[in-house]
Amino acid sequence: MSLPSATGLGTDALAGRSRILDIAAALFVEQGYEATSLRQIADAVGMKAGSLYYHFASKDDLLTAVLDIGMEVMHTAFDAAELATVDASAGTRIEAHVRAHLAALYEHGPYTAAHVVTLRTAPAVVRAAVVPTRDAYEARWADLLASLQSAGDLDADIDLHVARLALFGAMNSSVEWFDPARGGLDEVAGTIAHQFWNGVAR
Amino acid sequence: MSLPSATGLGTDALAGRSRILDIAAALFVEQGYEATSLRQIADAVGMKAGSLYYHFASKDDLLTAVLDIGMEVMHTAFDAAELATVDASAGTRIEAHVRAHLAALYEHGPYTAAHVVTLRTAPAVVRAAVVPTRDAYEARWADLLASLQSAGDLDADIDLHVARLALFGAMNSSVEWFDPARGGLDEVAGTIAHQFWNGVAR
DNA sequence: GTCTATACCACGATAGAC
DNA sequence: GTCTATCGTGGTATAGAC
Repeated sequence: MSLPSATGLGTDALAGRSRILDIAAALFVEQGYEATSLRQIADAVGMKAGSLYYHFASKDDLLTAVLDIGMEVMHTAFDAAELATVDASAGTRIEAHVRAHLAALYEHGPYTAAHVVTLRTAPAVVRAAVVPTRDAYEARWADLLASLQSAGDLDADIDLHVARLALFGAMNSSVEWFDPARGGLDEVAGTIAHQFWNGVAR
Repeated sequence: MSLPSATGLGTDALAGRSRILDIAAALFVEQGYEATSLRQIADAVGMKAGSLYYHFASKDDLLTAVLDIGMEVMHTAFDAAELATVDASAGTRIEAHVRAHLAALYEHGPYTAAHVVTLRTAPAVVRAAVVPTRDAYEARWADLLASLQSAGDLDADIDLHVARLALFGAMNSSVEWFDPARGGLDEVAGTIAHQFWNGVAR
């Protein structure tokens, strides 16, 4: 199972629809969905605004396509982390999943980052299309943490719901301060995972 | 030093400028800045769009005013937490500050939440006006953590920059999932503080 | 599959009456 | 301090030529 075509290299790299998606996702992340106009996207792609409608039925539809790809990337990353750590210790599994989540945010284009940044205030139609997949992803994390807790590896007194959302907040907030171009993703992942698992107290 | 007039009860509650600020802040949080129109704000306030310009020079100016109030609330909350825990243990101080930050997010209207939600993609003029105050607030946290680290209360191996940003991410993300109307702020603050300080491992 | 041209609308903002 | 009325701009979206 390969990555969505928009993020991979097709018959010729960055052509047509894929190229539009790449650029739109990047602009949505930078400026937000509402603040990004179709004219601006078309400009960056190198075409006229009207031509976008050959590929997408509406601006909302374009955002939905971007977010769908983002969610597919997240699920794929989770799969891989799960497979790679079937027999590992609880701490190792957590670290692998944190690393996978962060890698998904940055290593397959701005699709997943767009998800983090735009979903909350996205138009209702878009939310309705994307939220179920998002919930499924969150449920996988919830299950992971619950299994660690019932195995006795995770503090029994912890409110798993809040703990998970706080971890998500920590990881996802990195889109505001982490610059993938400057590198250091591994260190960030290590710090966040360690902090979540062991805390910062001496 | 009292809270900004917009959040307190003036000579008559929720009048004029304060009322506009309250409602605008709430709509900005719900829908985002760009997606919220002046007509919509005016509607909710009970006046016509043009009348808003008696109180604010522009939409950007209105957002700036909202965010300024939000930052003032944050600084005030930090002051109070600092005063209340001068001689306390490191863990207690952290918990007090986490609690204060979260309380600031929810107990003085949507001003601070608006900050979290809109600042990143706000127009350049707005950012230029607000970012310095935001940076000052972040610097106070950085100083707090650095002092705990040099006192030996906080793990010397931790990257304080990433740790602080991850904590901010955890706290601020609560605007996406915590409903102040349903209560439970204290528990959430406790969980996030505990998690930051001690981790979730058993 | 991309173009030009344009319809139609909502936006932020202004002017002047009251 | 709020109203009505309106201006100019830029937005999404459509139609039809190429």
